[in-house]
Amino acid sequence: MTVTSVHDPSHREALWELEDAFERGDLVSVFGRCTVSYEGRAASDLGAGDRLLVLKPDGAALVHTDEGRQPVNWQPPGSEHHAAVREGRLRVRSTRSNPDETLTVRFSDVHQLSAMAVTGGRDLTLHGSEEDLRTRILERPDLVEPGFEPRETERPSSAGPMDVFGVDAEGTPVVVELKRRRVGPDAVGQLARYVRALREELGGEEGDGASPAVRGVLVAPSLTDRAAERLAERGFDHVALDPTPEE
Amino acid sequence: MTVTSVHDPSHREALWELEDAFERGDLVSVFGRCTVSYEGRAASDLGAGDRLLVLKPDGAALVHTDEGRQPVNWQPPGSEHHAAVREGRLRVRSTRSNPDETLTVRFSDVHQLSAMAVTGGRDLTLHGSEEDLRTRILERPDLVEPGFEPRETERPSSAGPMDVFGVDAEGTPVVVELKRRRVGPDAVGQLARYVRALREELGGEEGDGASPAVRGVLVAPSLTDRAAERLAERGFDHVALDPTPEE
DNA sequence: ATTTATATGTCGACT
DNA sequence: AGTCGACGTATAAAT
Repeated sequence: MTVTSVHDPSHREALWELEDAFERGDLVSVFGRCTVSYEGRAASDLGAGDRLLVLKPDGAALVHTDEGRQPVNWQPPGSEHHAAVREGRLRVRSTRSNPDETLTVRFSDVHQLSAMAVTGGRDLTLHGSEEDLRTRILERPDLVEPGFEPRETERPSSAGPMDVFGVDAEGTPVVVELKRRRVGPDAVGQLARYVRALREELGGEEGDGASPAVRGVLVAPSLTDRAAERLAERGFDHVALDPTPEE
Repeated sequence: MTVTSVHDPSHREALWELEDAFERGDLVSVFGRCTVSYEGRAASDLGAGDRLLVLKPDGAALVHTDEGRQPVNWQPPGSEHHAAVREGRLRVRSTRSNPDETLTVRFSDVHQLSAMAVTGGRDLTLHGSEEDLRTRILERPDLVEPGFEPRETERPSSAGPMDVFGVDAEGTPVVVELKRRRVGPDAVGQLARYVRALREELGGEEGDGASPAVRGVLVAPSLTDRAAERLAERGFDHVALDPTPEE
């Protein structure tokens, strides 16, 4: 049997089950009425209500209400779970250091507690990421523009590694910045840093008006208005491209 | 009774419980062995393994493994849950539009299914946020510097609303950007945009070297090295301040 | 609906 | 341990 489960346990029964589950390294879920308090990077308090508490063997803790993708309170992996009965009620506390943080869940009622031994199956394969966009461009450089030749990926510079470095049909160096989705002005700033770094590296004195020709190309499905303005100011180009080919 | 719970149900029993739970608007958790596939903004596939599926009445769906704060797959609130038995196995599908996204969880075994009617208790009070930092500064402007006078919060500009606008002891306009924690270079860029916008608004032509005096102050607990460099380049100041007073 | 800034963001990679 | 950039980021506020 890989799952243990108790319905409407006493607080002491719940404590035993929890301690056993921690011992076994189980993934735990607790339904019940509780208050939650957190103190660490910030601090918060949550009044009594029905919630779902999830405790993972890697130390992660999640408190979920009936709404939202995000837990209302949580503790990151690497924390330590402790269960106790205080003043007749089940108290679950998850703590970590660096930074010091404590999450405390106090149950007035435990409705359901389940624990499952979890095995394997963490092999997620994700498609449509920035990685895919790069692959696509390396396979078909003409998608950037006719005559474009990629020379290097993750090319180092004083401003950090640039996504793709290459030359255009005229032999002019081109810095390509990849974004998997619609981008704002920050992406233009990032591209500008790489271009500036490369111009300096290639020998131009900054601001002498004769800096070496280096082009900047932003590859992204689309731009916000402000991003388009900034791109134009800098004299960079935009190539509309998705990480995955259209169906 | 607010909680229903079944242990090792048949796929058909699980289906009935799920449909009832959707009908009642319950918060649902399902332990079991399953495969997961997602298609939408990106696409992913996850092989067979033991996982926890959480289904919320607001449409959110979460697939959790034994590791990590984040679900390995999910669907945002506003999605629609559907359960069915296909080829003798429980299939839960969560779909939404704009963008079109589908999450499909196929169970080979359902170990435990629980559903709880959830009531209220969503009144989280959070402390230590940027909001707190602003409050703190408005109450004690001298924390920024002696003689500083806040004039406006969320003051509009062409670059968006600035956190705090005021004047220093000399009467020079000051733009204050607030960050609740250690900041990188992006925050300096944000502050620079506000300062530039304000200089233009106050009548200086950009780049004429005689733009009106406007100071920029970044209030944050600390800075990264690169952020400090950029701050110095721009001639802005840093004030070390936490959102909450030290104990 | 789109854009913008925040988040106890989380997470991975690299120094 | 600290820094940096990506994320199917999520989320809320404003336009």
